[in-house]
Amino acid sequence: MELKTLGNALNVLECFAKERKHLGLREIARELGVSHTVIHRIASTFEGRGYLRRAPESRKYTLGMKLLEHGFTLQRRLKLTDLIRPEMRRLSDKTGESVVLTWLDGCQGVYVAIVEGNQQVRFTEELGVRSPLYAGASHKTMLAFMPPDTVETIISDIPHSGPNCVDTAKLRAELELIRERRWCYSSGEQVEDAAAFSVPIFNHRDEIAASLSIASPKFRFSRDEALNTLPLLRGSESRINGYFRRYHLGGMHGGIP
Amino acid sequence: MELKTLGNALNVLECFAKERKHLGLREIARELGVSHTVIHRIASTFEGRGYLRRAPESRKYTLGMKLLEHGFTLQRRLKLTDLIRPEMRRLSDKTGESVVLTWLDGCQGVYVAIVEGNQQVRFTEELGVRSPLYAGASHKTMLAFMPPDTVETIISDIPHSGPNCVDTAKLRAELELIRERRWCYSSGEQVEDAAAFSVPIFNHRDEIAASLSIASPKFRFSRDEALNTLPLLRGSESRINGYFRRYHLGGMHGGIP
DNA sequence: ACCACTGGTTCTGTATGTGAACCATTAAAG
DNA sequence: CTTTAATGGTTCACATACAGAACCAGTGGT
Repeated sequence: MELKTLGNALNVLECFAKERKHLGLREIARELGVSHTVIHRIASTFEGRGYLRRAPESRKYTLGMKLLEHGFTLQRRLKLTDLIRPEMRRLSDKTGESVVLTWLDGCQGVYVAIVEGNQQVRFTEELGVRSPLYAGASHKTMLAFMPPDTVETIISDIPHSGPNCVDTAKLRAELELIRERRWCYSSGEQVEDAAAFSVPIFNHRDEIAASLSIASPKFRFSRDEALNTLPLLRGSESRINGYFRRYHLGGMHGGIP
Repeated sequence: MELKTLGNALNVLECFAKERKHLGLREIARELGVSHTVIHRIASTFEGRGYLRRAPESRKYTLGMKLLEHGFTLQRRLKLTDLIRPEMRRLSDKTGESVVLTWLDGCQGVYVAIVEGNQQVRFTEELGVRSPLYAGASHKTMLAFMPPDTVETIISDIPHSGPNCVDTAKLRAELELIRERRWCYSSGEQVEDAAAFSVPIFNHRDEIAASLSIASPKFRFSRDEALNTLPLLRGSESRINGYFRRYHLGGMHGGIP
């Protein structure tokens, strides 16, 4: 981090990223361990620019509209709204299940678009959520196609014990299979009751850029049921891949932070 | 503006809000009239935090995923994804036209959600766009229900001549009509070839908070055709109004900046 | 080889942001 | 009703952390 002031400011912004809607000045200050005066100046600068706003009565701060604006320009730039989401909707309509696009960012996966299925019970997930690459079909699909040395670095960072413990030998074998088949099925891995079926999306330089998944409650999405959707999924995959190539989307895994 | 550094940083961020995707260090510096060193520090801080990223080859900067994340948390908080957008989709499916939700922010209107109709030729608009309140059905509908003195301030700020010139007497009369009928129809006002039909949305304190509109190419959306959709529109209006009341959404016009 | 760019770094003076102590409100607690 | 402990907001002297000129290194074009 280079600029302390800006760093502080971004910390303030990220305080609101969790589930708490409204935060008081001193509340933030306590959390970040700095003087409340600092927060006051940051908050009022943000407020003046529309990045934060105050709740009318409680006088507490909350996220401002300006951030929506930035989010939208980014979505537009990623061709989410006009090309990719419509294609995802078509796939969802044909399969009846939720369709998810997961983007590779650094060495994490981010859910950037979800089109929910029409069934009463369906898979749903919060957009913008980031998680490591070694669990879940959508994430492993991307991991499998990353450069070998990057994969090694990521695998070596996996905790060897505890709740998130992963058998690395098994994982390596699985990644090999994914590379062969160009798809990955997983059940109850990221989300206990869900199953997902994913294919990789590449950018114009043939680097892994994202993954496209069908996600469903696992009771109606066995491995065989998933495989039945493969032709439909491949169709959407190739069209979305086309968009990635044409508009030079994706390709940002780069270095390990 | 209180903090100079943060102000500069936000200026940098907003350089990318326009249509230019990639910007070089000195390019930004020239535009903002500051030393390129300043931009360098800001940009690398942003990059380290995921707010900006570099294009792999050109080494230029572009918006980073972190902004998507903030945008999504905001959308979630505004109940856009889970409640409002589905309701808009139902209305769009029934009418075949595009449906727009415009949010009141300060003394401007912001398009925060659009569900496009299924017709070949249909109204479309960029999300996140801000514009003043005195033109277009969606915006005038909100203006009409703002506190009288605020309305006066806004009207007195309208340019009296030039391309955006507005007849204020006529506008005042129109606002009175909107208050009576609780709807507004306009044709070719904001967008030359489009017509829109809007109703107001209020928050839990009965302050104006947003407007819900049906928007269409004007050749198939005369005033009479618009009025035919009123019952459907009213239905969605009351449900969305319910969400605003229940979740305490909206209500931020507050003072004139 | 040159020039005109680019992004990145270093360094010093001072502008700028910091934080203790301050006030004005509010709301709950005695 | 007073007391207490919160809150957001303000002031001001001090030193830190930022600004900007001059610098380097790399690149692409002529």
